[in-house]
Amino acid sequence: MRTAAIDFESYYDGELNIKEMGQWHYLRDPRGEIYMVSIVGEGLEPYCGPVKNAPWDRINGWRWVAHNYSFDGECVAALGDRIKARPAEYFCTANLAAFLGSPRDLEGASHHLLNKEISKDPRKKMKGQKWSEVENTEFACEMQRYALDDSYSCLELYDKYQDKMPEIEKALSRHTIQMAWRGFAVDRDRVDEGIRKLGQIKWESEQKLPWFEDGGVVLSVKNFRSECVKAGIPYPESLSEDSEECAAWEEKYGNQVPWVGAMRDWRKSNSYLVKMKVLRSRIRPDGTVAYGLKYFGAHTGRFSGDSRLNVQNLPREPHYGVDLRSCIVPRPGKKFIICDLSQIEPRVLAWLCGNHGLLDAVREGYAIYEAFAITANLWKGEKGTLKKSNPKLYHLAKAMVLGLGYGAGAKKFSYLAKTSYGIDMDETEASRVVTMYRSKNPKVVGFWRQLETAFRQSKDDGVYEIQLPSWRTLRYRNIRTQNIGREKPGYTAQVVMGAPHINFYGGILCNNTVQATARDVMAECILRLEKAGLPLVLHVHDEAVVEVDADVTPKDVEQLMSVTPDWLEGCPVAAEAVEADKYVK
DNA sequence: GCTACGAGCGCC
DNA sequence: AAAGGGCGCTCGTAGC
Repeated sequence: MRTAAIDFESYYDGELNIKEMGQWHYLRDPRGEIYMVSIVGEGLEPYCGPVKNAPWDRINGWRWVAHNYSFDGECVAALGDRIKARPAEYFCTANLAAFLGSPRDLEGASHHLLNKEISKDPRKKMKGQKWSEVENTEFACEMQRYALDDSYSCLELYDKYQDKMPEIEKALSRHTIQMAWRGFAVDRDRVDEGIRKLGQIKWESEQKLPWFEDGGVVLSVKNFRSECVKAGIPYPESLSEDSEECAAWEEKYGNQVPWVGAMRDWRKSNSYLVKMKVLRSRIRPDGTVAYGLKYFGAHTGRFSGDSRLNVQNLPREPHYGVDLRSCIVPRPGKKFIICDLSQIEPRVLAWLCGNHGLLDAVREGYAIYEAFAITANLWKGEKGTLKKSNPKLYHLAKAMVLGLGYGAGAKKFSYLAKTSYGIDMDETEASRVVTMYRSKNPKVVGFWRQLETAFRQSKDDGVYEIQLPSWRTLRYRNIRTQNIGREKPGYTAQVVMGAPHINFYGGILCNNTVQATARDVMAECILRLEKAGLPLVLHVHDEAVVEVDADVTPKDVEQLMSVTPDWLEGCPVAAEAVEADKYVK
């Protein structure tokens, strides 16, 4: 199959742009225009000019490649009949770049992967300018050269590196683009109701802040502090929810001056409100919303949210009487089945460390936290009874399994135990628990040490690679000892080419390995579900939401997800599904 | 006016 | 020697 690189250029300004409007609405706004397309390909006369004169007939049925195909593919869709050609398949070189550990953007990818400098200046200069304003000028020629150059770089990335991307990753890249285009249906009434309620909370919070009346900025720490000084009371350093100092301050002064609570309510209600407004503004005529999702957004390979509507961090619980998740609903005649991989990370950690005892107990039917309690000699009992018989121990075991596997110390653990698992524990107590965990899990500790030792051997700007059990490798580049953000030097590396250095040690390397492996388990699940004809509307790390006909059951989905990959032989993989007429936690 | 960064907080 | 990790978004502020 022959390959062409395509790159559309479109008008944008401060209001009319993708980030504000989302791709779909941006490309269909009557104020906008797609004024140029550049196309290059082997044996093809390079083209750069208006869409209507492009050699579409020549590249019909070819493979079309673009840097951020989600955008260029949506251009093709938005232009509809005006392009009388379609690709046989498509490929995104931005996703390829991310997979390779390069920056995603074309400038960074060209620099690191092609050793070629390109400039985005011409495009920036086009901000706020219509093509008709610059046509027939010197700058227009520059812009054309720029657009053509982008297509050349894109094609070069494809030619040089596409074979470095395994088929499964290519499929995931395409799937991510497709799924986000498809989007989900939205319950508009619920959105409107939510916007009304949240607006009310926001307004009420404002009324509680004396500096708001004078036109002061609500969340300004400066304003807050000077108001405290005026009132003759001290102020806490941090206003955060989990600051003990702040909690104590609120206990003492909160009734007298309800400012901290009001600021917090304002911040939260406003952020949910913005989210809801974005959601509403992105509803398409058919009642569905497309969203952005970055394939390989994290260096571990996890997907990440994008363009103001991040579907991966919607609040689990209703706040202020508003449930954001429930605004996402199945299309008419369909239902959702929401399925989670059961404790995938701790299971993968146990597998990687060779903790067979723990995995055997899980396979026998113990919950992993029970299994941990058994193997640590903390408990003996029947399957599934720990939570009821000793809830305190159950929660502690859970906190230990989820909190201590990656090297957390006493301070962090006491914080995690309190904020995530409702266990009140001082640092001395936490320190004992940490020591106990490490002594009873020599394999985990050994795994940290092994990774750290190998990592450190690559210092002096070397590269350290962790071969995952799957088809992937984690790469840490330019390993050095230096101090960033601390007094003493630590071992640092880059996880994205040219990006800032990050501190690494055994616990983090272990975490990265586990997270990446769990991602690959999920990756196979995603493609397996689609292959079985169950389309996903979204996925969040270890959770998939499929939109299906009435005859599909949660058990069907569980079965498709509960598959141990060949390369993870011996690790029990399980899943739990529920069906719903809306997105629920 | 734009960009960068920290605080704070949402998720897994 | 000791160190949980991975993200994105909003707002406010500082610096260019």
